[in-house]
Amino acid sequence: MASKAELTAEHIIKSVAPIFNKQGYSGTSMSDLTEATGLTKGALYGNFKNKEELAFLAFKFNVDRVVNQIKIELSVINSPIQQLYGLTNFYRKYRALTIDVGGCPIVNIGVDANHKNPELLRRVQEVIAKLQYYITKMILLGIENGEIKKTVNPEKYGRLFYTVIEGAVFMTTTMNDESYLQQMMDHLDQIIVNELAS
Amino acid sequence: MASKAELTAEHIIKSVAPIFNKQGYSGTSMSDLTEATGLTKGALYGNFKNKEELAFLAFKFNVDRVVNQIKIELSVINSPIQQLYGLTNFYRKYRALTIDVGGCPIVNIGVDANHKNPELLRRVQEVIAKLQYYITKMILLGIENGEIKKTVNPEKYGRLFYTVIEGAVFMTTTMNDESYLQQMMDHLDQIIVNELAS
DNA sequence: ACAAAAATATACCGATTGGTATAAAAAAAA
DNA sequence: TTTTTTTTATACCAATCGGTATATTTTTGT
Repeated sequence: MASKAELTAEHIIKSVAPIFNKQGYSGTSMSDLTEATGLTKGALYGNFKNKEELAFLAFKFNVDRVVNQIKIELSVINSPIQQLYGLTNFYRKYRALTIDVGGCPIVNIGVDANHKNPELLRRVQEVIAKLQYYITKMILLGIENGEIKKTVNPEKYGRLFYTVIEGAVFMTTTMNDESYLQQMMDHLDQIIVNELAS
Repeated sequence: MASKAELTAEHIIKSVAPIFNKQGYSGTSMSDLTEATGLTKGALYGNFKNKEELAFLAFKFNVDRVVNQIKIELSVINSPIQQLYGLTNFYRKYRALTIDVGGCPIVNIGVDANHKNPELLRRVQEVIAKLQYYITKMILLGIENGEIKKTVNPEKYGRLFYTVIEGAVFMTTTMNDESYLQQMMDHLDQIIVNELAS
């Protein structure tokens, strides 16, 4: 069974993750974290090296949560082109999924880490690259099984899709208006129909 | 002529603007600002109420700089549809225009102010609404003078354009890769050709 | 050039920052 | 159950935080 220490470490990261996501690294103090966890600094520093490690693991936690949910929802879909629709459907619900934890970790930490934390920024870049490639691969598989036109450039549309998604996420969060996400996912669905589907 | 005080106030805001834009509100200390301006805290607090006012005016300065440049470039174009192309051309050069001052103030402060500074967030929302309406109006004028199809929904495409732009700005900045902006502006040009132009 | 006013520098304030040493408490091993 | 180890709480550290009172300097109006 999991040791007591492992459980507290999990508890800490879970409690701390939304704080870093909302307030950023500089905007989060160790006292914010002791308050959120109900523990003292002794416990925090006993389980983790420093504030930076906590922020790093908090980002990982927030991202894993979102990415796992994508994978769960898409894993039950066989057809690549239907997976693309599954992706837009996922992001239609993205605000509901992330609002409690302070919004999209990729947008939040991408902006927060830029100019301040190169290591964390690199991690954000890796996550983005992976997600973009995930979309690219769907398109590639769709071409291979004949659902998507051979003339389609998978890399180009992978970038297009992910960029539109991030724009919609930013706009919905910043404007506090769900409809950006809804409308832009409709737009991506249209692209699937008009430009991708064979 | 401008008084000494007015010149110093300008100097302060100009020096301080990139710092807030890069590091955010919490990530910026008054010592960062004295260092950037070459002045002391006495001078800063003699000219401005507090750190918050400085951040607010810094955002305004950064936004005005960008928005004025858009207006300058588009003011020499008469045709609405050509203005749309002018807009995509403007954003093709957006990274070069903003990299020295720490990137796009709308994306940076939009994320930074969310969950932390409601007043500043409201100001960001106002700027976004204004820019989006600016695009919407171009499309509207294009419909009126026959350049754009009557069936086009100006509001819908105004939102689409601005959302795609913000997504491209975020991706280019976060991935440190110009090509996102270039490719997405190509995509918008295609939309103008295929969906807007009559 | 001089006096009045405005602007800037210096020195300081209490509060909070991230982090640590150590003692107390709790869990694990015996 | 006792001992050992691990984990958490307390108390503290120097440094820095945003902000202010006041002295000094600089600008402005005469």
